[in-house]
Amino acid sequence: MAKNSISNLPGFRDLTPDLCLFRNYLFETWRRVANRYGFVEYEAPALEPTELYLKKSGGELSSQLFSFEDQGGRQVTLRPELTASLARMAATYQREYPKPLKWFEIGECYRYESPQKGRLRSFYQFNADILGEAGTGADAELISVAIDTMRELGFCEQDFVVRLSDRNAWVDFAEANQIAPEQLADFLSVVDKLERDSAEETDKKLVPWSLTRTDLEKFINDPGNASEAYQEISANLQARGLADFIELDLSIVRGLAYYTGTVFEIFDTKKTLRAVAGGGRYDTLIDSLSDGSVDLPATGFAMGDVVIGHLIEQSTEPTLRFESWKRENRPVEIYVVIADEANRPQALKVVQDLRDHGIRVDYPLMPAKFNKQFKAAEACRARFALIIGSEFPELSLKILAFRQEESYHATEELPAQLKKRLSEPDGPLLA
RNA sequence: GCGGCCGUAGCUCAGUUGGUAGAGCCCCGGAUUGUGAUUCCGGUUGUCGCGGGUUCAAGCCCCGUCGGUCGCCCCA
Repeated sequence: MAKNSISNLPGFRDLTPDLCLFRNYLFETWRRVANRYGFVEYEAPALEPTELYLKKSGGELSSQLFSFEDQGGRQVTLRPELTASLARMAATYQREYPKPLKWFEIGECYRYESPQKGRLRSFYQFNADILGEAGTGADAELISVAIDTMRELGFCEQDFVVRLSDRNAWVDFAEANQIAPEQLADFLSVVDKLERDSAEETDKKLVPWSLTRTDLEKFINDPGNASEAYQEISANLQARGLADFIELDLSIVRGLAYYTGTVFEIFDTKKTLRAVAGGGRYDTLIDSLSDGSVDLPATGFAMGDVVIGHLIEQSTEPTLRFESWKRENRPVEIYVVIADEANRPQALKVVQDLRDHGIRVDYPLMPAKFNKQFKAAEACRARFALIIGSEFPELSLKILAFRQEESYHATEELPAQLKKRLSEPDGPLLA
C-alpha cells in the first residue's frame, strides 16, 4: 500500500499464521486419506526443465508458464502441475517398485494467469495417481479417494457430485458420425464448451461435421451411451456404498489432450464455484514423455487448495470440522503464569519438564503483571493456565473455559498428571 | 489479451454544493502490584495509489497511468 514498501506478487499469498493453519489442516487431511488408501508420498522438484512441459502440451499453455533461464543457461520452469514430474519420475524409477504404484504428492504449483476467484498464480495441489494398472479397479479406487477426501473434510452427498465420463464414449460417437480421428481433439473441445457456449455458437462450430447441438445433447442425455468402463466403475463404487456420489455426465471431457479414457470432475452441487477437483486416465503420457522407453497405464486426480478453501468457508459442517481440528491442535495447551517473580527459576524448570513430556507450553518471557499474563493465555488460546507463585511447590491449574481451578504439586509426577488431565474433558457438563 | 467495479490509517470504511482528514477494529500502555470474555481512559499510524490538468483552493471535477477485484478467454 505504502509507496515505498514492497508487497507480494499478484496471485501469490502471504500465509499469515491463521491462513497457514488452514493450509496445514488441508494437507493433514489430504495426507491422512491418501495413507488410508495405501498411497505413498513422494516429492518431485518444483523447478523442472522447460521442455518437460512443452513436450506434451500445446502452445497456449507455454504462455502461462513461469519460465526463465538459469545461470547455467538452462531453460527452466516452475511446475504448473504435478503430473508431468510424476511421469518423469515414474519412467525413471518404476522398475524399483512393484506394480501398481499408488503415489501421491502435495506440492505448490505456479501458473502465470490473471488471478480471480478460485484461481491464483501459486497454489497447492494434492495429486494422487495409480500407475501400472489399466483396469477400471484403479479408476474406481482413485475416485473413491477423491470422494473420501471430500467426506473427510465434512461434505456429504448434498454438497458435491462427481461428474463421471469417458472419452471413449465420444470416440465411438465420432466413428459413428464420420469424424476423422485427427479431428477428435477439436471436436472434444466443442463438447467441453457446450455448457458455456450459446446454442447458436455450438451449432456454428458443429457445421463441419454436419451436426447440431441437439445431436450432442441427445447423445449426452442417453444413459445407454455410457461406456463399459463407466458401468464397471459405477458397480465398483456401488459395492463400496459410494454410488450416490457419482453421476454420469458425458459432457465432461476435460480440457487437455492427454486424457485417454475415464475422466471426472468434482463440483459443488449448487455449482457456485469452478471444479473442486478433476482427473482421469492418461495411459499414453508416460510412454510419450519417456520417448517410448516406459509404457505404463495411469490414472490420477488433482485437488487444489483454493477452490476447496472457498467451498469449506461457505459450508457449515466443513467449517465446524476445521474449528474442531483447531481446538485439538491448539498451539499452546498450558500457559504457565508466573505469579511471583521470585519463583521464575522454579517455573522455568516446570516449563521445561512439561515440554520434555511433549506438552505444548508457553509462558511470559519477561516479568508481566498478573492479569496481563491471563490475557496472554487467552490470546494464545491456551486450554489451561498453570499458576506458579509463592506457595510453590503448590500449584494451581486453571481450566480457562470453565474458570475453575484444580490443585497440583510440583513433583516428578506433574508432567504425567497434566498429560492425563489434558486427555480428559475440561470440566463437568452443566445439566 | 478484453471488459465491469474499486483504490483514503495495519484492516473495514466515512468524508456534504470543491474550503489542505475522520470513525470503528487491531496493536501498545493504563484504570487493576494474585485471576482472562465486558467496561472505561490514553497512545502510535496517512505524500488520500501515482502523474498531470482545471481552480484562489482538489480526497472530491477532468485526462492518463499503475494496482486490486470480479467476469470473459484459458484452465494441465
